[in-house]
Amino acid sequence: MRLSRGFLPTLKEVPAEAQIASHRLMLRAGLVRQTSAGIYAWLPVGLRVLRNIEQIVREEQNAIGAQEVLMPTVQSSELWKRSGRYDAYGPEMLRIRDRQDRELLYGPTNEEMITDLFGQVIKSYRELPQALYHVQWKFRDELRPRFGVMRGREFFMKDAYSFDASYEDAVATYRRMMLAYLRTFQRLGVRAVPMKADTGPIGGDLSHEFLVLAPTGESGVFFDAALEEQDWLHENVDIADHASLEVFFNGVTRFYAATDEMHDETSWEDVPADRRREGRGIEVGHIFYFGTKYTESMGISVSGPDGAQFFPEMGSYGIGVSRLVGAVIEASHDEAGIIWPDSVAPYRAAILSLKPGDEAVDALCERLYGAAPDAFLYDDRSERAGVKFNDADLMGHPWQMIVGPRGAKEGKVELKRRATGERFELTAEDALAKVLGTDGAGKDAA
RNA sequence: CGGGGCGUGGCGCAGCCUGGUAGCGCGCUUGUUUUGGGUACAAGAGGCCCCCGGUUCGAGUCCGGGCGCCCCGACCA
Repeated sequence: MRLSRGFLPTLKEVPAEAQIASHRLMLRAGLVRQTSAGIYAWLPVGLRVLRNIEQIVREEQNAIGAQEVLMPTVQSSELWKRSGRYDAYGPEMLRIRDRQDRELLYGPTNEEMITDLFGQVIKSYRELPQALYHVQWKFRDELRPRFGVMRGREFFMKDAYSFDASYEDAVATYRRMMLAYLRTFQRLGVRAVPMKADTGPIGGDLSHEFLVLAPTGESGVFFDAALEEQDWLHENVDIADHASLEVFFNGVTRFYAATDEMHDETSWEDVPADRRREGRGIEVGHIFYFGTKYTESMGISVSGPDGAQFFPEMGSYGIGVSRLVGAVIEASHDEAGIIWPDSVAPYRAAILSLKPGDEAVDALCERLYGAAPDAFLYDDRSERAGVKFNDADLMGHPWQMIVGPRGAKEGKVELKRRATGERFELTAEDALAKVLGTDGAGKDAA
């Protein structure tokens, strides 16, 4: 993208409503604009980040055999009356009436819908297990939206739902999902620690939430350092084998990890002092097993090997995709702006033309830009160098390719790594190879 | 939902108490200048002062009602 043509409103001054770093930076870097309380329009750069995160989430869901569907945002109240949640859900649910006065709602979650869909299609234990997910907009009418996209009313979320024939199978599914989550967050360049969670009103007894470590997190967290040191991408787990999954799962859960609500001082004392990590975290994912709660309440059963009907065991698994955009920024920024992990960055690099109009500079910039126009944001504006440096730091591109008149004469580019501030003086070819060579997977994990 | 605050050019704000025909900084436009970390000068454009009603000769300012947004708390992917 040529910046001179981009719909990319960077701000020098911070809008008054933004309180925390990620919100401020998202507005300043031109990622989003608020349209109502807790409702945001995603501008081109913000959308690229959102899509990058979504894609990594999708790949890891697919990798454990979950199948993608896309369910609607608007749902009929009928489904929710069947499960009994229409009355139970409360004012968080946005209720709508259509012109025929039918009761509709903007979905806050999709357990009912997926269970109904499942029931329409799956009739026999032979067709189990099934794991379905979608990535879709949701709406919860929060009393008090805040923190930008981190606590919006409308949000983009991956939610997966699993159906198994037995408790044992459901547990295996749960463990597979935990592995997928650990890998997903690692690829996103953030550290997310799984913590035992309260199963709450939904019930069930297997539940973990994943918290990204960031000083502005809403919950206090206590965990064993071992949990932030593992390389889940290279952890050897056979996801088809229950025993292998169990080894993996025990390997994760044997370490202490709890949010302040679940914190237990006595167990905490058992963690060696030098391995105790205390901080704050932002919840970005939640997995739980809840058994037959919905299959039973909605009357969805399948036939078993003995010919008798039974209720499949379910779990559900969410990742807050839009929230993650904010969470990644919370976990990765400095005074100057965002520091995108390679894997989610909207552009791999900014090309900073320090002297548009200079023949050598223009030629070199065009050559770089032409090599991968979709990967680069080419700052071709006739602005001062300082403006461009500041905007590039603010937007947080992993690399800056700085082209000035001095270097351009010799075909040299100055490469700056945003995260570390390292600078390299390279030929155009070497610079391109270095910048385009970083595919990001896991490389930025802190 | 309880408590607090705010709505004035695109953004950040002053003006309101003590009514008299709207101002500052940034941004934007044009020209000159500058050219490796938000350049300087000059000339411009841009405002239903959130909305409705009331008081008044006169309302951004006072009064009533509404809407919107933010902050603290309770609640949450």
